[in-house]
Amino acid sequence: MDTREHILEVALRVYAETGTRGATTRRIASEAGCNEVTLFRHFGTKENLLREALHQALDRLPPVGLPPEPRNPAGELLAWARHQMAFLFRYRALIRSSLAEFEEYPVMCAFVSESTRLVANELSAYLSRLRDRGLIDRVVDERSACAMLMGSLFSDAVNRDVMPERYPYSIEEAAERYVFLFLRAVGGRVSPPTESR
Amino acid sequence: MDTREHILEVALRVYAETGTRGATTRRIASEAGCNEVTLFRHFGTKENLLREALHQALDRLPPVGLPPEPRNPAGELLAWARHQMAFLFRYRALIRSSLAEFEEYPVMCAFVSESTRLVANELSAYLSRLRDRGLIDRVVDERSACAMLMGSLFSDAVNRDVMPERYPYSIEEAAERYVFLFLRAVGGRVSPPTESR
DNA sequence: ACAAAATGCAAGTATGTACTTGCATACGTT
DNA sequence: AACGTATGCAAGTACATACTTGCATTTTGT
Repeated sequence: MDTREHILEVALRVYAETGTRGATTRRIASEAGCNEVTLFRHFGTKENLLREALHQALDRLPPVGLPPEPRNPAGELLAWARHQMAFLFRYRALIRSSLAEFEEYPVMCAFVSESTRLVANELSAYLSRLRDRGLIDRVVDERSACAMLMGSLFSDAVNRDVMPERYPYSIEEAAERYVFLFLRAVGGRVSPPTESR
Repeated sequence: MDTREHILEVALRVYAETGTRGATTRRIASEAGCNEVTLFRHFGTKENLLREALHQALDRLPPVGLPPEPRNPAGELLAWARHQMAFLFRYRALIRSSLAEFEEYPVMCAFVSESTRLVANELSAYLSRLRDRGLIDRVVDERSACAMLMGSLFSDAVNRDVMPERYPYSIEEAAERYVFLFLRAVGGRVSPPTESR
């Protein structure tokens, strides 16, 4: 019975590598070590198979993890950023493939846009709490601040393997540095990143 | 003679919309209003045609425009960011398609990685100048600061049409806000963005 | 041990793709 | 008026793709 699960896993990986057009039923079957016919018996059409694979991935998103009551903004944001960075980096190929198909198969972007929406909403809410408690400055618009932090992580995760020379630090270190800069930007109190380890 | 130019333009657009696999010779010819055979007579192979189209786009990159001698960091960075943002947004579909093909056709990323490298180097050098003149703090690492500002612009330009509700401000305004936050992060002196217009 | 369900295998259909060939037609140059 | 060059058009080749069908084989549940 776990043929089905296995096929979904492989389909997701192949889709991440090659996109909808490149993820041929032949290739998915071959990499899953099963017969091409099995795919159609399980999922009917290729489109359906890919949709289910993405849907499953969406259902298994890890929780975000920003606390409802902020106690240690720097520490909490750092933990969040590390977690988020690891997630983005793990799914970087899938993210790239999905985004590229925005014009042709906008539904394939659901994975990216849905997960981003969830994360962005939670971060925004957390920033509001920080602001309400006077832990960050009021001058800054929390929407663009949120976009900036998430954009830094996103851009790093997506571009890192394409142009590695631009990112001579690890993804953990990257999360630290972006959070450090972010906290300075929003006026949060923070110690330099070397002390935070 | 400008059939050739016209084909290159169309090919670049179709490639941006659909990627290498989706950019079929039939479709390019049809959208260019010429016969499919003409493509092959001009460029030999489809691969060659797409390569030339990307190469031509690379050759026509606009100059960056950060001054060698900084006089007004906030203003100069803002002008730069607006320009950069417009460029990224204009080519967002091409960027998405190129990046998605990193695993399969890494050479197609040349457009993105080359142009990014150029811009990043120039911005890095400018930040060094600012630091040398004491216009920004020394605590911050200029590499990650550069990555953060460019990442904010990149992420906005690439994700804006995919999830428009996250970006309820124009791209010009976006550039302002990111630069405003960036200057606060690196410790540059700056007035709030509403006054900069 | 037996039946039902899941899988493999071989072959086939209809369509799409990159690319080629041969010939006819238009165009600008001299 | 003659000629080379660029293009269109029709047809064809060789292969890949999504998907189907019929039958043999394995796996699984009871």
